Amino acid sequence: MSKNTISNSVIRRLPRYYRFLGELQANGYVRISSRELAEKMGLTASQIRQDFNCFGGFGQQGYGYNVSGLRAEIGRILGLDKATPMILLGAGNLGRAIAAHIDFECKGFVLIGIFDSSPEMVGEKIGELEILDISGLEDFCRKNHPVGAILCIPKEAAAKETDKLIDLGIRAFWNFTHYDLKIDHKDVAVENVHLGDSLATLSYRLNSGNEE
Amino acid sequence: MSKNTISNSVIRRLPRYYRFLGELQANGYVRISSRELAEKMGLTASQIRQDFNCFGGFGQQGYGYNVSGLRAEIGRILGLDKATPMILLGAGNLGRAIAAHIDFECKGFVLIGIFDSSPEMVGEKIGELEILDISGLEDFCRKNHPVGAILCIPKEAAAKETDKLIDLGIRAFWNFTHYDLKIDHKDVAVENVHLGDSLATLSYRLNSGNEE
DNA sequence: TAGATTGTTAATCGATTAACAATC
DNA sequence: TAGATTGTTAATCGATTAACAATC
Repeated sequence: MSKNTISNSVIRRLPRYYRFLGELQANGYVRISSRELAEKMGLTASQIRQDFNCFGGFGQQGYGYNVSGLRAEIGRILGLDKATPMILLGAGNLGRAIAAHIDFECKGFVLIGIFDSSPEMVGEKIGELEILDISGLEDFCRKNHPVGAILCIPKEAAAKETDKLIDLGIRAFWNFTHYDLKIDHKDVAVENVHLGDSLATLSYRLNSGNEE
Repeated sequence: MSKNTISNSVIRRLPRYYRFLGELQANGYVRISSRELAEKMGLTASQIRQDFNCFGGFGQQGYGYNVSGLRAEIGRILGLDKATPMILLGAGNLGRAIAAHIDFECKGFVLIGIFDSSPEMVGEKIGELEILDISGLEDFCRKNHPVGAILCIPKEAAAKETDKLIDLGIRAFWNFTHYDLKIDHKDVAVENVHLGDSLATLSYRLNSGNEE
């Protein structure tokens, strides 16, 4: 469908475009040129045009880009026009934070189930959802067909669950475990989020970034 | 100090090396060759050697790298051998999750203060620390000299606080606001964490990654 | 029409990979 | 010493930037 393959660098920039276009739209912008957008985002106009043209021409010569139209296109490319059903494994602080985040700030996803293995949490409510015991995971998946799983559980548990989850139809993992999740199914997507790594790079820049 | 400037790609890989070396060490590895490490990490041996040589030779010809020695070097490069004092702004779920994360999984940092503006939270304890009212921020900073600030507050609050925080000596921001924090002080480091962007790229790969 | 700005091709730059001499 | 593996230079690859013709 898309022209050949899109490079990872481009894919990583798409959500940022989406965000900025959303803000522009909220501020009443109707059109914007690549030059102006570049300035706001700290990119070059060339790069922006190259990026958008990976997916076909969204602009109009002499005019620029229609803000809401372009935003909608990028949303569609990212798959944010769907409501992908997700389950959350692990209802600790991080899990709860992520759950709230999804509800308020992430278009394109619906959290449909929350699981934890600790008995004292089971039955508790997070937003609209009741925390379920992990033992009910299989039944739940067979009935409700979640597509994505958010892993906010310890590494060992994650390693144990992933194969089963794939069998149950999960095709995307959002992994907050601080270990890299390696999955060899070619049609299963994994996004590893390493908060510790992120903080470590900040530490690097804090300590050595300004020595020169 | 460091040889010229280190490219961003290299810096982003350092924490991952650090993590893998930690696991190797835990598994009893004493030495490892670039070839073997490459295999485990899904990189090339060439890249690994290039990366390490940005900082000087840590290996030994014919032998490879000493796991614990190399790990210590990388930790030092990242500044994880220090105990950088941090404050947390915003004690919602995400803030609490991050606070726990730092205590348990992030070497090199100590959380010394937690602030929130909502009166019902003030006084509550998170781990060893009591949540303080945001109005006490200035006094606290003058007394305790935190170096980094973790922003788990709404965008507007973040925009309002950053200048003051810089004046108070903050030199690193770990920003969880879903807006890009732009700071023009050249000696202030910023790491923007965009969970929504991360999820959106997962969505892209889920939806279009496997069409070809 | 004239001006603006895209879409796209060509040039540059930087990062990754390959190769190999140095050396433990 | 012979074998292994680094450190480092050279070659390749990919991504970014520049340029400009197409066109709204």
